[in-house]
Order: sequence, then structure tokens, then C-alpha cells
Amino acid sequence: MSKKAYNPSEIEDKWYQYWMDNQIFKSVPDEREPYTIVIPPPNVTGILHMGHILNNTIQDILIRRARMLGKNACWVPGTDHAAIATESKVVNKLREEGLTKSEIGREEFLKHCFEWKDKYGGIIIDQLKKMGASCDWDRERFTMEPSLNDAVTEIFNIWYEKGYIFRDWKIVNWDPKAQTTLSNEEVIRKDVQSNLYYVKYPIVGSDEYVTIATTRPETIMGDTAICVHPDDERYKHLHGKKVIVPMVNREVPIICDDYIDMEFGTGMLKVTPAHDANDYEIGQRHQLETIDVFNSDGTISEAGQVFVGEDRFVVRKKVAQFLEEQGALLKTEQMTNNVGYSERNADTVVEPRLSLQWFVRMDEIVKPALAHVMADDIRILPPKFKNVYKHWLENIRDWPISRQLWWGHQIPVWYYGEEYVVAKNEEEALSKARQKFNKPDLRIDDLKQEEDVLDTWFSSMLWPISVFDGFGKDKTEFNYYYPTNVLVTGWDIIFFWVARMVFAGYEFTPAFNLADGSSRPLEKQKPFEDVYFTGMVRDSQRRKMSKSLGNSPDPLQLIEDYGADGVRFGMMSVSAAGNDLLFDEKLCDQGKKFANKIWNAYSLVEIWASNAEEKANDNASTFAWFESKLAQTIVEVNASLDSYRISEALLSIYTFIWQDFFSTYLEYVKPNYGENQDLNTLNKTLEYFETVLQLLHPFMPFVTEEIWQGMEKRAVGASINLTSWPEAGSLDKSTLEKGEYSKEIISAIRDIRKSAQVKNSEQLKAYVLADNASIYKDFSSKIIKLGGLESLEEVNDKVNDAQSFIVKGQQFFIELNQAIDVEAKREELEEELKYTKGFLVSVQKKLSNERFVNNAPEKVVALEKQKQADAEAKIKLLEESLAKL
RNA sequence: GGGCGAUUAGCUCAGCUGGUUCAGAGCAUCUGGUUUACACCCAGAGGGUCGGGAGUUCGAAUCUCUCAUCGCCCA
Repeated sequence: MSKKAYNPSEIEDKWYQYWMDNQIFKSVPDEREPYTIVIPPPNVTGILHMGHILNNTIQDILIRRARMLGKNACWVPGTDHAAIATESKVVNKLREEGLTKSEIGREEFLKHCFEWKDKYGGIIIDQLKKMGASCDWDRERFTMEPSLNDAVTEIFNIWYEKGYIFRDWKIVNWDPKAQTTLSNEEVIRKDVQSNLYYVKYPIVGSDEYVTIATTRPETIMGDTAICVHPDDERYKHLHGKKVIVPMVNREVPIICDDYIDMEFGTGMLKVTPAHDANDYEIGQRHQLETIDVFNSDGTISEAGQVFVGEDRFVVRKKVAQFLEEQGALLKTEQMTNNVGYSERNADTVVEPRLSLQWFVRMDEIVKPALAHVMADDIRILPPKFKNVYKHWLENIRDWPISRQLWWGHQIPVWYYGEEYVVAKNEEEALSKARQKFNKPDLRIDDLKQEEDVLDTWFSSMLWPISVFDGFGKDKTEFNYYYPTNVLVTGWDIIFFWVARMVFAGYEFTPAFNLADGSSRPLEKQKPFEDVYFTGMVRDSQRRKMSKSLGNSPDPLQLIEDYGADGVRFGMMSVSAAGNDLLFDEKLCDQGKKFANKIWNAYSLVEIWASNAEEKANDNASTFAWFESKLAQTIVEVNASLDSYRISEALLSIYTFIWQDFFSTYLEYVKPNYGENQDLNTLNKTLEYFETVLQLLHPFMPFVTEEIWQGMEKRAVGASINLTSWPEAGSLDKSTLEKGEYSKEIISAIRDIRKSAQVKNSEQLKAYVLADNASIYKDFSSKIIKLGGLESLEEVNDKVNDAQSFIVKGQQFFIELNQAIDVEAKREELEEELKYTKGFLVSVQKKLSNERFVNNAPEKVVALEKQKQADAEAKIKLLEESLAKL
């Protein structure tokens, strides 16, 4: 360990391999208290991005600390099949080979998907290892592996039997390019410039017409009513009349509904139930006909009658043109409206489309999920997301779970003509069908399984249960590890995933008895105790990191450049919960430098170790101060970590190690030039070093392991991660203060040297008025050494022609071998005097206020009194100094 | 339109229960330093009316109201 700079890339892989070889991360149920985290399963074909670095580093810190606290720490890794993302990748690959999904068929296509998964699925796992994630890899799960697939099927059946799953026509968000429905969350809404067309609709049996404003003239052919607000005075005379829909000359009624916004357009709405969710609801209320004028690819269908087969946006223009030619287009206005685009195909406008879909009824299911989070049975951090969660669950709609894909959990429904059965497998489906349709001769070929798969979140909502085989027969693992302790994820999936895991927990686990056979109590039904929401990682210009912008750094390159420890440090130093964080490579550099600093500090200790000898030292007060400071830091760090203030904890450790341990402690106890270290100090220092490495280990696992392993001969399989988290020793306030004063005194001396441009090599004489020597005496030898003093003497009177400063009411004098600029000194002293007098006045004001003295806590009043005394003493000293000038 | 949040040093942000951890950190800037742990370093310095205004309180960055600006979510 003698090279100049620390090189992380030389040691990080070695230690990760060592941890794996020695099963440091392995967890098996035992008598210890478990500490469990399940990883938010990354997309199986994805690669590591900065968001992963962020949330996995946090999880690793929590799990490593839990391990050191003696808990049975278990971090379960795994991946998500990510239906749409993976399928589109495989489809693209096939396209390059000149193949399509439909040509090769479902079975063959799934084979390609699994091959793809095997090829690319491991990438992100290896990347997690690179960053040091201490997952129990023997437990790696995948949402589409057989047992997790069975769980999904089982849940579908249970929910169906409970009446929660149903099939219905609904307006869904249809991506005509991907040919799939999208959930609301997969639709990106954008404000775009559109035309608002004012179209004349003739009134039946009259020469008059009504004018209707629409942004979508291509849907006119699907109009089945005109709607006005019942209170709209302008149109009261039209109630009950009919109008003729242009293009198709259909007679439709004028109806009233208070959904209408009287201010928008002409206050009249054309109702197209097949092509707008609100219109669909109006249609349901008024029993209107539903005419679907589009094909699934966004072209006009036979039902549209005109422009059949042409694209919706082409038709928009053509209809407008046609209406204009007919004199039916009154005017066109520009307006900004909100249009939904597909998250999967950014250029594709989502088409509201009527479709037969599977749904989950949410009203009952969400009740406990809402109540228990509101009651803080599950803690949400930061708490502001509790409101967001509440708002969503209170306004939740039924959950469309059908996805027109093949890669995913195929919906366990078997059709027989228009009828169907829900079952766990083919055999069960067949026997159910035989019974239901009273046809004992039915064969499996007579049934057809639903083609669609389930929404990915349908399986991931079961993740905290299914990774412990909660739905399996043997519930040993489940009973030991569930509920998990904390979920760490981004707030952007609070609805997609977090809320769904919560209701899944309360929905399914009550049926799972505890190990002793008793029924599962409420507090063991939730999927996790706490949810910690990280912010979104953005670049230094506040832009979301995205592939298309190319502004996302490659995490592996960062690890290459700064070491995993450096990257972890950089990420954590900006990781305040819930807020967006602006990532900047400079932060990783800071982490790298920190690792290097620790490395070098240890080199110094190694040099001491090489020649230490038995002899006396005068470091007792330094040890005492440092031990108190260490105790204080441990208390702080524990408090921060227990409340998930990770960046705060890291900053405390960073400041403590660098400022207190290295810059102060090591300098204080460093032997004079040419002398060897004494054994007692060496041993103390090694002991402290080990402790600070332990504190830092969860944050920077590699460098701490590397140094720890080198400190002495360690047992085979030993790891710093298997040592105990440091406990705070006693904290003595006055010891602590004395140490801090010594730093202040040294700093003041250095300031004087600096402003007087005294060379470092020049030793100065210093004096102190000896009325309260205790504040510095314990550290006088350190002050002499680090202040570059020749001597520090106590005197009974002020020293003339010397620079002076005051620490804690004690006046120190530094004799410079040069004339003092009397005027400058006077100015400086007068300024300080003025400030101190002003300060005193404000303190006195407070103390003379009876209400303050009566109402404020005693402690606060005592402090003010102390401030008063200190200020008075300082004023006296300053005035005396001025008089002497 | 409904809701949520933010505004603190040049930049990025902490600041928890109102009171000496209260105005802080890192970066950036400026000055000086290569006696062997480290220039990936050491030592020092400057820099803020805590977005504006009002209120509650003995006391406000912190609580309330209001205005301004910005962001996000939902419709």
C-alpha cells in the first residue's frame, strides 16, 4: 500500500468477488430480527441508468447498515419482464430479420423473447454488482418465472371469483401504431396548436342551423347527439329538436347534460360516444347509439361511410375541405388544446377507442390501502407524498389490465364462442367449460385462450409477496421476511406500483396464516413498513435524463472514472428525499478524492506503525476530545439514517473524517519531524481508524473494505460488513468544547500569520492573559505545534506591540517581528467593538423584556445571560486594547 | 379548471418541534503554501434584508395570510 494515489478499479472487482465467494450477502431465516428490502425490479432488458444508481445505492446503504446492526439483512434482487418495452425490442429485432410476430406465431415469438431475456437480462444485474449492491443473488427472481407466473394466474382467479374482475366496453387509450391500449399513465399530454372548426348542423324541419365547434371534424360521422347545458338560455328553445349530422345526413337528437361547458366554443357539443371518454359517459346516460368510425390502425372504418380506409389526420383535412365546399364550415379558429401522445411512440396521438377489455374493480380493494396509509401504518417519506397518494386512491377508476401483447402473463380466460371460463390452467378450464356449458364432450381445441396479456403492474404488485413464495405452499420464508422494512423507489411510480403493492398486501395476505398457524394480524399484512421516495435525477440544467437527449452519463463509465465508491458518494451527496436532484460529475470527483484522502491518511498511519516505539505522549486530551467528537458524530449519523436523511448522514461522516479525524486529530498526534510515533498513540489511532471505516462502510463499501482488510491479518471470509456498527461512547461537553477552542485558537493564529505574511518556517512568540487558562491549557502543546509558535506563555498584563485575538473571553497575543500598523489595528478593533456593543444591546433588550424572561424556557434565558457576560468581557478587553495603542 | 410543491451565498441545495448546531454545506472565486500521508493536498478569506408585503409571537428562514415567479401532478 505504498502507491501515491488510490486506484479503485484495481480493487473493487476483487472485493465484490470476495463478498460473493464468502456469501457475505446471503440470508437464511434464523432467530435474528430480519431486515428486508425487495428491489424495485428493473426492466429485464434495460441497462443501468442514474436513477438505478440512486435508488440502489440508498438500498445498499440501508441494508449494509442493518447487517452491521446485527440484523438478518436480506435484499432480494430481480427483474421485471416489462411487457411493452421488451416486446417492442423483440419486434424490432424480428423486423430486422424480415419477420413479423404474426408470421411466426405466439409460441415462437415467446421463444425469441426468452432468448432476448437470457442474452440481455443479465446486463443490469452485472451492473448492480459493479456498483457494489449487496443483494442476496441466490434469491434473484423474475416476474415471468413459473412460480411468479402461477401467482399471477391464481390472483386473477381469486379476483374473478370475488367479482372484482370483469369484461366491459370502455373507451381506452389506443395507440394505433403499437396497436395496443395504454393506461392513462402511459399517455403523455401535451399542449399543441389546433384548429377549432365551427360547423353548421341543420335543424330538422327548419331552415335554421346550429353551430358546433370541434377540433376533431373527422369524428363527425360518429356523432349520435348534440348536447347543450340545460341552463343555457341560448338553446332552451331547441330542447327536444333534432339536427342533421353533416357528411352522413343522420338525424340525431339535441340532448341536455350539465357536463357541458357553456363557455367553450358555442356551448354546444357534438357527442361521439365511440371516440371520447366523456362523450361515452354522456352516451351511456342518454342511451345513445355508439358508432365506431375508425379501424384499429386509425383509418376510417366502413361505419364511417366516407373516406373509408384513409388516415384520421388526412380525413380531418378532407372533411374540413368538404364542409367548406358545402358552405357548412362557418369559420376556423386557432386554439391551444391538450392532446395525448403515446409514451411508446412519441409521434403518435392516442386515439380514444371503444374496446372490450378486462378490468379490475377498484372501489373495494383500495379501501384498506387508503385507510392504513392515512393512519400511518405505512410511513411515507417524505410525507408530502401522502397527499398525492390519497388524492389518487380517492379518485381511482377501474383498472384496465388487458394489454394487446404476447410477452407477459397471458390472461387465464378461455372462450367458447362468446362465453368464457376463468381457470388456473387448460385442464381446469376444460372441466369448468364442460360443466358450465353442459357439454361433456368439449375438447381443449374447442376453447380458445384470451390472446391478451396482463398489465405488467399486475405481476409487480405481487412482488413483495411472490419473491418469498407467499402464494406457494411453504410459507416459511414469507413468514420470516414479510412485511419488508422499506421500499425505495421514485415517486413517479407511486400509482403504477407502490399503491398497487399496498392494496395487494392488504387484499391477499390476510389469508396467509403465521408460522404458528394463527391468523395474520393487520400489522403484518402491509408489504413494507416505510416507503422512501427518491427524487428524479436530472442533469445540471434541470433536464430529465433521457436517451434521446443523450444527457445521461453512462454509469459504468462513471464507475470506471471515479470508482463505485466515488459515484455512490456523488449520488448520495445530492440525494435529499423526494426532491429532484441535479446530477453533476463533479460530485463523483469529490467522492473519488475523499477515497484517495482516506487512503493516504492510512498510509501515514502505516508509516507510524512501521517504526512505533514504547514512549510517553501528551495526547490524552486529544484522545478525550476525539472520542467525544466520535460519540457525537455516531449519534448524529444514527439519527439521520433512522429518518432516512442519507445525504445528511454522509455529510456528517465526511466532515468528521476529513476535518476532525484527518485535519485535526492526525495533525495533533503526528510526531515531530524525525521522531517516531509512540505505541499508545498508534494503537488508539488504529482503533479510531477502524471505527470511522465502519461508519463509512455502507456508503463507500470498497475503499473501506480494502483498508480494513489491510489493517491486520483477518480471518478467512472476514469482512468489515460483518463487524458491528459502532456504538456511541460517552460524550463530554466540556472536553468537546476545549478541543473546539483549540482549533479556534490555532485558526486565529494562522489568520494573523497569513495577513501579516509571516513565513511558515518563522516561529512566533505567543502570550495569553492567565485568568482562565483552562480553556487552552490541555491543548497548549498542539497550539504551539500547529500555530508555528516558539512559545506560549501566560502573562499578567497585556503585551504591547503584538497582534491579539480573543477566544472564549481569553485574550491571546502574537508577537510579530515587524511593526504593527497602528491605524489599521485601531480600525479593526473599533469595528469589532462596535459590533460587540450592538450585539450586547440586543441581548440586553431581550433580557429586560419581562415577557421574554417569563415565557422563554430557562435554558434559553440562561444562554442569553451567558451571551451578555461574554459580550461584556469582550468589550472590556477590546477597550483596553484600544487604550494601549 | 382542480391539487401539490418550491423560492436561502455566483451555482446546487440542507436547515427536523419557532429559541446557540441559526443563517449552514459542497462546488465555484480570491490569497498563500511542495519540511517525505495526500496538489486527487494543506492553510486562510470574501460572499446572503432567507422572493416581496402583512400578521401571530417575548422571539420567525421556520407558523398564518397575501402578492409575484417557477415547477410538477390530475382533468
